[in-house]
Amino acid sequence: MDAEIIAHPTIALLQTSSLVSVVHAELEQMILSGRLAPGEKLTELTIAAKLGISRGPLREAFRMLEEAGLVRITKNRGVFVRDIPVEEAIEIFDLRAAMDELVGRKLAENITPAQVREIRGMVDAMEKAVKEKDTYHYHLLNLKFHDRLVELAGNSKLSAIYRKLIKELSLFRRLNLEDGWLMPISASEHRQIVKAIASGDPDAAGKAMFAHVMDSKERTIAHNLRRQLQVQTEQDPQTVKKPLRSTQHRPALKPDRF
Amino acid sequence: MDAEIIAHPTIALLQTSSLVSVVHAELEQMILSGRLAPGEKLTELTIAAKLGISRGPLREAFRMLEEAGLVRITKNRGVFVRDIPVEEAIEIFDLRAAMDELVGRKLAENITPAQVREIRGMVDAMEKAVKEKDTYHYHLLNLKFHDRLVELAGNSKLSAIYRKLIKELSLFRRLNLEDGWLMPISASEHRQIVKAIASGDPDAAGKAMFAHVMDSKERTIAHNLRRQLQVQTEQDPQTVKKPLRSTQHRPALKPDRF
DNA sequence: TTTTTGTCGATTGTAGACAATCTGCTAAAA
DNA sequence: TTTTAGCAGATTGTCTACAATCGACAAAAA
Repeated sequence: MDAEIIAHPTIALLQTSSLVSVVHAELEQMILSGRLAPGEKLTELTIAAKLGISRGPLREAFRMLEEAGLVRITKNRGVFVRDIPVEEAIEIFDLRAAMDELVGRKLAENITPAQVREIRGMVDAMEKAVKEKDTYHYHLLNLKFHDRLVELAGNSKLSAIYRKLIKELSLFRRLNLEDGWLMPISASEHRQIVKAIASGDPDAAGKAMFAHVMDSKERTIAHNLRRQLQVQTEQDPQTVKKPLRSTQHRPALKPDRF
Repeated sequence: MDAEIIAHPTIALLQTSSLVSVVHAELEQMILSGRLAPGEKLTELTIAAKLGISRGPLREAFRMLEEAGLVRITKNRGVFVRDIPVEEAIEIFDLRAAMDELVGRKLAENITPAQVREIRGMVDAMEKAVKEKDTYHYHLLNLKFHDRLVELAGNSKLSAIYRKLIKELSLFRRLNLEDGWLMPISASEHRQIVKAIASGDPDAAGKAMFAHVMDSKERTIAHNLRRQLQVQTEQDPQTVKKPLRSTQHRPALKPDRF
């Protein structure tokens, strides 16, 4: 007799989630939210004690995070939250632009009226956030908007890669939403994207998506360099807590290829 | 006094490679080469003993392979070499096609004469392999050719993702080179790709790349389904060594989106 | 002073041990 | 005969212990 399987959240959780998976998720959250900052050392014993577990599962979680590009492991030296160099951020933006262009094209061809309504609703919500100067909420909606667009393109592998890139990108100088941003510009671009997609014009939709990401790239990089300079000017030796010698190599800025 | 650092291979190896990294590389090779077949169970104790290590580092390597999509870990049940379902293979091909189209466009715009000579040389080598019916060598050259093209596009993040996809794809029914293949067709397409790139026409190069991957997709999928049927016909219960109940869910084939 | 060498504490790398869980078999019950 | 219950062996999940390595400070030598 086939017993009917009733989904019981607690039991299902116990069956699927090991310490490793829970710790992995927890650390990822802490990293993405910035509670663990780029460059920060993650000492095994300390974190294990804090989470109330042993080092074994923690190390396994570290390996997963390493493979995902969120931490960097150096033999005999430890685990560090990864700090994305500018050049890598640029590459990610360029890649995202290409992916989003593709997404725009596909959506213009295949999107349904219901889906158009859905994403239009998201843009409405974002404009509301702009009016209320709710930066945080806007930030979340923005992530959700782009994520949903990629998802609607219908290639789950693409979605997975896209999400991974977004996560890594969030490690690029955690200042994305640290200060009032250029929400209005971004918001109007979103409106335009939806319009192009709804009109069913692949070229227009692709271009709108591509331009939006590239603009976002320019804004972020410029904003970042500005802050960088600021810090360098302010920074008398005492300002910085620990020397934390920069362990990541940074070659010269490459031209805007790709 | 800054002592000059002399690269000593053995020491450098010891400094950078832990058991985990070595085991990870070793297992990856075994999986990609097919010595560990899709669906195969990887028992910790057995493998640890075979490699002469303890379970700790092995488990860490498993976690890395899981994140890379090469194995599947089920709690309390173990580690299995991943078996890529047809739908996923299709998605990967579609994604690759889009990426390669982009690569083709970029290369047509930016490639140098020396680089053209280089890839033309690779095509020459492939045609030679075709004449000699050297399937294995052709296979390797083919991988190298596409890898190099992506690399020349100049976005290392793109290259990394591309390589990851290729690895995963190799888990799709390990029959890619199990039997004499359609080398000649593939080879002439390569010739055409190089020609389009060298001519500096982005549209043509992009189309050539896209078409090549999509053709490759059709060939692989069709070939696969044919084999699948064959097996189903031949397969009286005794033919299969172990029951190995199919642990991976396979929904119906999705339409050719993307 | 400046450089080098030695030592100590902290942290990571690896191994082994024990507990929890699963799978398959056997025997009892329907 | 079919189903259920219970047990035994195998395997995985987690923890603890020990070995290897690193980083920093202090003492000795230049």
